[in-house]
Amino acid sequence: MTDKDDGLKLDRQLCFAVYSAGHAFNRVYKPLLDPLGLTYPQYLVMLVLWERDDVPVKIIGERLHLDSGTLTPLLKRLETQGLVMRERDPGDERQVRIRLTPEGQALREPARAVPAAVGAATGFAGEGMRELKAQILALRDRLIAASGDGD
Amino acid sequence: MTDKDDGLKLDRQLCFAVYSAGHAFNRVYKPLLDPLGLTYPQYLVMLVLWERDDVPVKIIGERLHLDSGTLTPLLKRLETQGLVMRERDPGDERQVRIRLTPEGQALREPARAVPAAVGAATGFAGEGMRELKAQILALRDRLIAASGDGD
DNA sequence: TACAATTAAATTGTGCGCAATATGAATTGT
DNA sequence: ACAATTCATATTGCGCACAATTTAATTGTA
Repeated sequence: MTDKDDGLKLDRQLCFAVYSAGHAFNRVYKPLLDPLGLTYPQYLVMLVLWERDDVPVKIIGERLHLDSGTLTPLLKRLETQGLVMRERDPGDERQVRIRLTPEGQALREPARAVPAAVGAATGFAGEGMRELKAQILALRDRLIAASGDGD
Repeated sequence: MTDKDDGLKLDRQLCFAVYSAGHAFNRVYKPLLDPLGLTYPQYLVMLVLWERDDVPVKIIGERLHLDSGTLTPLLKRLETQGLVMRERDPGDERQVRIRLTPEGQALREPARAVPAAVGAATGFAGEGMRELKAQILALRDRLIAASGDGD
């Protein structure tokens, strides 16, 4: 049992496929997002806010599976750039509500070109892509369920 | 064209599926790798070394799609932990060759249990998983080709 | 009302991940 | 032979990502 098939081969790992695909996505996004002044995680936060504005940090974290340790500094950077405002909710002072500034709203227009450009890079097979996405999300949810069980 | 279908919906993004699946994998791996004293990227490096020992940093970087800015400090940490040795290649002083210590080789045994544990968490459908992995790798390679073209 | 438990953010510390740059060694061209 | 180029690695700086802890506000309950 020296090796060969103990499952420790890199090429066998589904996780590595996902891991390296994530990096590859980042490289495709970078030149598209740089002109907008956004990193990829910042872009995801903006997607959430463009769908629904004026939400607490908690909600953003739930949508993106990120915690306050990641979001607090990220949102402060977006605030520094003038894209969002951070204000305590008067009705519940524990919450910080995130709202788009006019600049943040306006950024949506140039951002519209991004998904098509990425789609072109993925060689989007339209229907096949939807199916692949669904399978990856199903995988993710099984992983979350499995790690959640351990708690 | 207020919104709805300009492609900026989070749920439409294949990239987000991959991004969040990557995080979910990390959460599953963490409790499995913690007892081994490895992070997930360190585990990937060890997978490479368990397949072929005594390789230059460059080769590890090519297999994992990582550069020296990531690998140099990571490998120093593995060296500090006594798992690898880093030595300049006498034949080509530019290269640093990475070799497993006896401890690094020995770590392979307890690591054998990891893939099966992760497989259980993914609800591995065996053949279906292989197919999904292949699709994700194909996607990744298209993305790499697309971002490489821009250079 | 008091007071424990819960909740939302923020903070601290560690480890990636990558761009940009630096350093020194090997290779190439003339 | 030697200058120019290329190459492998290291360094610096910034931005995630997350565990662990802290702070402050709210809720639940006796």
